[in-house]
Amino acid sequence: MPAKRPPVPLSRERIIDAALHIADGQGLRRLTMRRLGDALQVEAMAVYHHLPRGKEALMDALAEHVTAVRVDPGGSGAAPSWQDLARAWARASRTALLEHPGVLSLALVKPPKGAALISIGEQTEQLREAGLGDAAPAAVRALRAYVLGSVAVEVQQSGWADPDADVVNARTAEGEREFEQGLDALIAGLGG
Amino acid sequence: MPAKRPPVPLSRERIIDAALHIADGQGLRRLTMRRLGDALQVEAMAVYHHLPRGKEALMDALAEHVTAVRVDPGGSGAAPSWQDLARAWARASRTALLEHPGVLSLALVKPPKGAALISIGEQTEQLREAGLGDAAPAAVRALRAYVLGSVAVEVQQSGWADPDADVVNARTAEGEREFEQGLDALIAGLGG
DNA sequence: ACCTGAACACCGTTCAAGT
DNA sequence: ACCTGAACACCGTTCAAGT
Repeated sequence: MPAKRPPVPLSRERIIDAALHIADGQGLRRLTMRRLGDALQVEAMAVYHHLPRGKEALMDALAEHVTAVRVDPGGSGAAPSWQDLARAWARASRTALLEHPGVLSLALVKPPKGAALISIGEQTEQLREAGLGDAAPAAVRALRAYVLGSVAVEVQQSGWADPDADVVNARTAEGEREFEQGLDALIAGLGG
Repeated sequence: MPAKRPPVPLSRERIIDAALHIADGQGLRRLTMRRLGDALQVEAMAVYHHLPRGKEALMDALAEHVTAVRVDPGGSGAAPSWQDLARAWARASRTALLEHPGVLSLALVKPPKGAALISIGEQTEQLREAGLGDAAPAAVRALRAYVLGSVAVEVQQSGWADPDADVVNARTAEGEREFEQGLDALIAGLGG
């Protein structure tokens, strides 16, 4: 028996991973500094050394984590149309959000900051250069609204936040179909 | 000086009103049973008599309050088109949600129950009878997603949930323009 | 620099008791 | 039937102290 495995040092990244795991598994209301400390084999107060603003900072970081997304516009080959780019951003955002339903309510309500804000800026710039021009900011807002709304409805229907969770439904198949369908309609509408 | 004004008896309705006031004014995280009691001139524990499941029931009731909406299909005169009905439902839902940004995160994530569920049923039935037929349920989901997403983005941009709330922006004018525009596009898409 | 332990003010909820 | 008061387990955060 090794007497002491040298404890993996705490880090912002490990903290956020553990927090996501708790929130997804037990709900945001049960994500507590003390429980977070337990999961990391550490006293709750150790977290404050890596997130100085405490729980407020943690919540911000979680929202950022599921909202910051990156899409590669594809350097080689033909430049993609703005329609293709819009589709790629919408899909990437949706999957990122669906991966962590436990913190969805944060992402839906908190104003984007840091990496999330940069992500939106990149998206706007790509769409602008791909042909949308000055219509890009409004298009990004419309796409964001569509993605956020779709994911909200999907998660509601999955019964995720239900205290009497009979079945946490896995009907993501139909959800994706409807998502793609609505996305087509929205992109078509953005063209007019 | 009247020695005792006979205290207005507590009621579910008064509790919910006070809770909305606190949530909108100070944020959901500061809505606490004790503060709620204070606002109602009562001990916190009195609330449990009217909401037996305590804070859980309170949260459910708040979500229900901003999600349950009623639209009169207009008995006299010509029957409205499903397009007009869809517009009316979307507008009514949006205003109900924007009225209480403090509990928006609940409405976005909690599966609809009680009055909220009935509201969705009515909307589906009206759209079905107005000509959408079996396409009504999917249309209602699309409309709900659009409304929820739009309001989420609007509230984010208003800086409502921002701890460093420089200005709680009142740019609802532009928000409404964009909302109506996207709504037109969506309804057009539902027709195809 | 990084983590601990004790402490403080506050929270949700119970339960017996008052009227 | 409706509300209170005391109590319990738990929470976020501080601060001085350890290494």
